[in-house]
Amino acid sequence: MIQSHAMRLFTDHGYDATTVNHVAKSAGVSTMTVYRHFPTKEDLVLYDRYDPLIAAQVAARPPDEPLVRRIGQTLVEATRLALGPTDSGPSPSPEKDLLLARLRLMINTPALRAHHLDSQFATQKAIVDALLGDTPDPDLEFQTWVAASTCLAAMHVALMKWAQEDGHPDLPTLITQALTAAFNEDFN
Amino acid sequence: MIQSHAMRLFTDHGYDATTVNHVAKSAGVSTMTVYRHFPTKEDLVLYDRYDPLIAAQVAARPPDEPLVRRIGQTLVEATRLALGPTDSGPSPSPEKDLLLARLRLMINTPALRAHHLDSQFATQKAIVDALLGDTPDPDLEFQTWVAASTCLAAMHVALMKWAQEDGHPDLPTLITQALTAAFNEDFN
DNA sequence: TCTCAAACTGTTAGTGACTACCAGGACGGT
DNA sequence: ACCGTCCTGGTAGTCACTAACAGTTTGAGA
Repeated sequence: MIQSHAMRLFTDHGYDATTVNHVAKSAGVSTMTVYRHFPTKEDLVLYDRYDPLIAAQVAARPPDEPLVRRIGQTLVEATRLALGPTDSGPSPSPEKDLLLARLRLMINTPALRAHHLDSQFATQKAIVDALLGDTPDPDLEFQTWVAASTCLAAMHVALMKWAQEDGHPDLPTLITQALTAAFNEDFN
Repeated sequence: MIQSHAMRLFTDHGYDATTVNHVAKSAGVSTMTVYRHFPTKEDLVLYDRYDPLIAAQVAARPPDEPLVRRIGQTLVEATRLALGPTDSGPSPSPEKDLLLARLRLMINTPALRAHHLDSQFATQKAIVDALLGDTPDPDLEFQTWVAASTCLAAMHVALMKWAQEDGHPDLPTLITQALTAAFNEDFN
């Protein structure tokens, strides 16, 4: 509830112009209560319950695939799962609208952009840990880091284009296109 | 001079534990003067005069190469240029030590990590702008974004490994390895 | 050598994010 | 009725950062 009030104020009056006090008053709670649930102001925008699931999904894919395909396909399927199966007509998916609003705020707010990129970095680490287990092969670890890092970078470009085009070209498709462009490989 | 005082205090006592006031006192100037030269505390660590040059260097490479090679090779050569030609013996290169110190701070300080990733994002935009000029081909623009984004992501992994290994394996070589691992292509 | 404008520096007072620290109120079980 | 636990609110404070004003230094041209 607090988060939805915050998102409304942020999109209406801008992120910087909205203080945490405003959010608290608007939600009818005290400032401290806001901070108890969202440790930083940025978390009011960026908290996403799907992020931690990605690492587990990566580990669940067949281990004989090349790293890039294994990670990339997971990203495509995870967004397909999170956003609903397909972009059929004028479906007013609230998940999609929330994600679009968050991306729009991210794009023009440096602090949010930076924090999001850092949480993407945390996702990288989670993916690497999930894939590596406890094998102490530094060479494989390096390759895994590179694969995770580049795949997420490609997805980020797809996210930005998706937000720019107001969510039209169907996000999983866009991510697939970005991965294909990056690695000259089919991500059907 | 202010920056060197700041780096010393940050590495000695930690980034968060050092206030901008401490830096100012240590450098013998007022707090405001620090802010005049470095708009944010993070800039005391992250300001790098080489970053803006990359975009120009990318545009200067032969335009018939594939995008990834064009950008990737530029990154390798730019770091070779910035850090001195090669890692020959115990050369006490101050550039190298400064970069290492900055990376170490970045890795364990969330705020710095986030800000650096965002400035990397700015570098991406600069590269895309430099390569695209004013051709309004949205498809090519997308591909350019993907190429720039993935190349910089690979470089970032190389930077982290380089800092982790205390700067031993020669940075340009590491970046080349990361690019090769990412794209299955030779970056000799 | 003098002049004047621009650039640099310092002081003060403020905003806003964020953090202790402490104090009540709402429950669920014994 | 009793008690521990969780959620909430208030207060005071730190720190990054900004705005507005005032004094100083510098350097280029007359």
